Amino acid sequence: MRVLGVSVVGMFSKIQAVVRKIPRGKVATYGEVARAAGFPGAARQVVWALRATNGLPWHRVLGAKGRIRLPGEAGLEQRFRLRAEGIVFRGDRVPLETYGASLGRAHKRRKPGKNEKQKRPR
DNA sequence: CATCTGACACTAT
DNA sequence: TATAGTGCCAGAT
Repeated sequence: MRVLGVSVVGMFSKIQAVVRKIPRGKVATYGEVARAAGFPGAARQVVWALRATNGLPWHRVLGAKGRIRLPGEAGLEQRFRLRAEGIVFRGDRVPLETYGASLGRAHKRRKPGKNEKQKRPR
């Protein structure tokens, strides 16, 4: 996957760009970042990007509902960093309604899982 | 090419 | 609210 060469680009750089524009004191979820980057449903790739890249405000990225998905001490550290930016936790989660960064979502739509019942037209 | 893995999301129960 | 099952995508083996 080259570095500075080719590849690696595409998804990752966009994801990185989105993460970078999360303002201090605000947060976003993996899914939101993925959507904003133009890859709905690629929340996992957001994780990849965060792990593979240095210098990103990784602590501002949370799981759905604003819950920290990082296990162990890393999770505590994330919580600590967020708190240092003025973010107040409500129990084990962050109220996204208050701290959710407004990332302009790219227009794309994710295919519904078959688990999801599609409401059919009547 | 087949399988597995991951700091996930979403729906149904 | 918690748990279980499924979908997603890219990379590693």
